[in-house]
Amino acid sequence: MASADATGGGAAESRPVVTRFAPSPTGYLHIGGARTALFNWLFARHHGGKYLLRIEDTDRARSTDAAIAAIHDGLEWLGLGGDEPAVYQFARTARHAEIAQMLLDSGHAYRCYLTPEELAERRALAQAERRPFRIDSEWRDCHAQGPAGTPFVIRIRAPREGETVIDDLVQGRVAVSNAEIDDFVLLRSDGTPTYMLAVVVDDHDMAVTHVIRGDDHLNNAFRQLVILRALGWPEPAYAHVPLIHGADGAKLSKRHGALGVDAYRDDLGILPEALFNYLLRLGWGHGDDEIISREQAIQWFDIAHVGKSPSRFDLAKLQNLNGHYMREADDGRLAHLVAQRIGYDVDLMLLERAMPVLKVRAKDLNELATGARFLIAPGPPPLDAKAEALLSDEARALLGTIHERLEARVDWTSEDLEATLKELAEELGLGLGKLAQPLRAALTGQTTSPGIFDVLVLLGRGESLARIAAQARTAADLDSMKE
RNA sequence: GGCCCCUUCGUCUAGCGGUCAGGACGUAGCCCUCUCACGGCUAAAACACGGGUUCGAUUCCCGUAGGGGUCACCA
Repeated sequence: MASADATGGGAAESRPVVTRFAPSPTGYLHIGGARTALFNWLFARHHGGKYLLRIEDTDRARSTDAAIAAIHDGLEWLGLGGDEPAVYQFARTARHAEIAQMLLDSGHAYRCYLTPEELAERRALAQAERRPFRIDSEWRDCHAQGPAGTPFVIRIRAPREGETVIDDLVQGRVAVSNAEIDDFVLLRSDGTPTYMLAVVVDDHDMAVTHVIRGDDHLNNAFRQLVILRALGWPEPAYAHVPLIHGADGAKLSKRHGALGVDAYRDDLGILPEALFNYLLRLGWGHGDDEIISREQAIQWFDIAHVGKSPSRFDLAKLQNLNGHYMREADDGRLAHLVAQRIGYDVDLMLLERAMPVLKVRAKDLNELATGARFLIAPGPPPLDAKAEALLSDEARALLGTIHERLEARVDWTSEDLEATLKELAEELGLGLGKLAQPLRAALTGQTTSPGIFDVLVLLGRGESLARIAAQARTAADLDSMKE
């Protein structure tokens, strides 16, 4: 059964690679789901195959159009849209029922008239006696039909002897005794399919060759195999990738903060290429490589190097990566993204011009927007506490001198400004920092900013002079204070 | 609890019988410097534990401990 083929064993090897991402619409694209999608996408791309999408919306209560839209939105943002229009599982219930009937006809399944209440009772009893509960329906070997009109479910007639083995591409060989696999439900009493049936039928009809999904489905794979074998359908190769945990090692949940990729985009100001790279490196590695482009990822990705142990989500590392991608990002694009966050009309051209010196100082779009504030807000900026403290009388007097000197300059280029201020510093016997800091405070309202000459140039002559004047104390001011 | 899976620096990982156990994030220090960043350099930091197998185990096997997953007419 084991195969030397890099794409995995089983009957899958002769068919063209088809993977699929099959989320259930829960309101957003889960960060773990995004990685699963990524792995499926990469695997298909790497092998020149197809990557499909299927929305598991058979749970009507939980599925809303908004939730479905949110998932598509997240996938598109990450560049992980399907190669074909998504399949909606709910639309295929007739097909699912048809297969259930086939299974019934072939004797691989049976009608079970046990009610949910009866089952609950038996479960409770088993619980009380502290023995494992396994459904053992008396209808399994009774070929009679129940009384007409009584509701029934269709259960698989699962083998009880022997064991089932999966050669998982990630987990390796995993064997489970068939005694562990019960006669699970295929078709509910209302005629709708369960997940177990729907997955098998849809994967088959979509010609899926490689099922790459979360570790939490490993146990399901054994059940799905039972159906597959009863049907005599080809078995896909399985790859169960470990889950992503929160920073504390526990399963990722709401209390860990952002769960949906939309939150990383909207709230945390993360770029899609950064999340792509981060998710790729979570659970998968390629030597010492950290910064990996899409193209490179497609070339390098292999299931064999997916780790077997769960990994923890580390926001700091994501942000570091994001900082890297922001520095590489196009200035116009960043200006546009920042303008979007700020929400009101801004000078896009100015923002774009400022971007080279702004973006090296930010690791997400929020910080980028904050850093751009002094440029965007009109007029002299309000002083923060540190800036206020910095602007002593002495410093303000210095600003007066600077203003005087700068006012005489018409050139207003970075080079000229630098020469002028360094000259002044020398004349006064001061370090450049002594001039730059008060200047920075007056110009930006903060004690940190891009290089002071860049700030001066970006703000322009008129605005710069006005801001300096607003904080400067003239010689006359000082004189009047002495009196 | 039954079954299944996992275990290399704090975190993500490289390693696939013999390595000074490598890289990255984070942390600390230094350099660069008008501030903050960027960048560069340096440092501290790991093979969970116990048995085997072997000339030799981080690497292979078995236990222990810890962590995770799963046990629906949910997906």
